[in-house]
Amino acid sequence: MDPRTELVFDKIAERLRSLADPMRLAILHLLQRGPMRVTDILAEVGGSQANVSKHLGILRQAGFVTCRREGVNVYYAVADETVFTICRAICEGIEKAAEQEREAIAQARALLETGR
Amino acid sequence: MDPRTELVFDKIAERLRSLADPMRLAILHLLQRGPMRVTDILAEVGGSQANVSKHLGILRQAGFVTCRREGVNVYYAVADETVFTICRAICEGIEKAAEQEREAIAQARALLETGR
DNA sequence: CCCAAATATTGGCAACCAATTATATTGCTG
DNA sequence: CAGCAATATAATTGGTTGCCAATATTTGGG
Repeated sequence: MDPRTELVFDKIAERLRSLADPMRLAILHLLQRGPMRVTDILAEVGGSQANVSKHLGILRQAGFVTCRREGVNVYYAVADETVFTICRAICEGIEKAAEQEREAIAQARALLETGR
Repeated sequence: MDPRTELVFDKIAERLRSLADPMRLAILHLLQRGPMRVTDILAEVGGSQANVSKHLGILRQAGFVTCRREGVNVYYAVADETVFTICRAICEGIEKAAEQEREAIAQARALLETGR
């Protein structure tokens, strides 16, 4: 495969990995309402301070959020709205998968009924 | 946090993880052209047969692809077009991030020039 | 029925990731 | 500048993931 193409896949995968964590998704969801201090994020998502800070660091390094210091507080904000596009697409996918599963179950049941 | 919301984030994260691998992305990219046999996928993406098979299994389990047997061959096909929406969004994000970085570098350089 | 080709599965190992605990940094206030 | 509150950064550890090698399964052909 073209090595440049391979690099692109590496980058996409890296970005997806930065996103693929429930707590990080929760944080992004929170920040959708507007910038927040770490303390407040912490209060909402729960977990240890160190952990939340680390997740914020990962999101920041990936460029999904930015932060700005105001005195003793640090405010985080969404820097890349495309994450929400991604989440919507994923959710669509989940809904489709659920529907397919429902259909499969219905078929299986029909099969059982027939065989009675 | 609402436990139901938490479950949603778990599901999204799980799905993202299934997607967050260069080889799996390469496979999906290949399959965009149409259904393919495992052997042909193998020839294009490289790597061991076992590895490709495992990645295909992960994609299948996540519902991103389906497979159908035809004699001795198994054809895989994209089952969920939303993955491409996701990839496009991610790519947009990468482009934005790159541009921001370029700007930051330009600013830093300007600062250095000024200080001469 | 046995062989060969296509595909899947398993076991082991190294790399990576996430959570925790402890420690460091930063900025305000008295 | 001492001390506190907010945040970030190690260091450790248990669990997960990816890769490889070997083995098993499935299917068509002789």
